[in-house]
Amino acid sequence: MMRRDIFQAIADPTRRAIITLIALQAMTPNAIAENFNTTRQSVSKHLRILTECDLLKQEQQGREIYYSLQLEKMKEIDIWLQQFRKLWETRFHQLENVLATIKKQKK
Amino acid sequence: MMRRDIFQAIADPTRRAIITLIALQAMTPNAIAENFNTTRQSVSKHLRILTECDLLKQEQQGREIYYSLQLEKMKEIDIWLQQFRKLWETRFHQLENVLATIKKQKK
DNA sequence: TATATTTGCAACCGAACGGTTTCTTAAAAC
DNA sequence: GTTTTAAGAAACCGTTCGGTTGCAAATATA
Repeated sequence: MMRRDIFQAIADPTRRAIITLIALQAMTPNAIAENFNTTRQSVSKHLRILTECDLLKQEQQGREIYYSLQLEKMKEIDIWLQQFRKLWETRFHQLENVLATIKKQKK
Repeated sequence: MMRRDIFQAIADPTRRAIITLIALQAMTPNAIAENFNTTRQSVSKHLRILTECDLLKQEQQGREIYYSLQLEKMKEIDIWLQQFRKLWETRFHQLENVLATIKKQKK
């Protein structure tokens, strides 16, 4: 079994598009595949990869399978970004201070 | 020339580690490589990939080259996440409302 | 029951990836 | 001026990736 990682999963543009597509409502593989210029089997592979790293959840309904996004898992990316968000906010406030100082000096 | 993409760039764990490592201060390839169990040349390749998609900036100083993180570029990931952040905040507020309703009924 | 539909799996293919080794260039130190 | 150091480039290797084709299983429809 392949080692799956959320960052590796979102590296592919088709997979990112799938994530966005099903973010609002669950969809079947066939319905999803209709949105892309590729084969159903290729989309099926992407769905497998996304499911393997818990980004997608399957729900069987007769012979159809509905795939939906596991929003919770998306937060993992957000958590990783947190460290940098702190930095760019700090930098933003430093800029604010510089601007405030300049304004004061002009008075 | 290879097509470079920020999402593909952060897919590799070593590259993510490099990003975190130089987030606070610029570093030379040799200094960066000391932190990993791999060759200097391999790190050099990662630096090239990260630089190609504008995540890193080079600054020559004599025969040394300092690499630093382009925080602005990291925001692109944040922007993509925005659409999902909206969704999970909405879901959180819905849960809040449910809890509030339950609390009211208990009175 | 026979046929059609939905889906996943296996095998294969060319391209890209991550790594190592070797070599070159350029600056610094002696 | 010779040697050491910093760094990137090129060639190569095994593995993984994304895609296609063909097939099998299970459910729905006639």
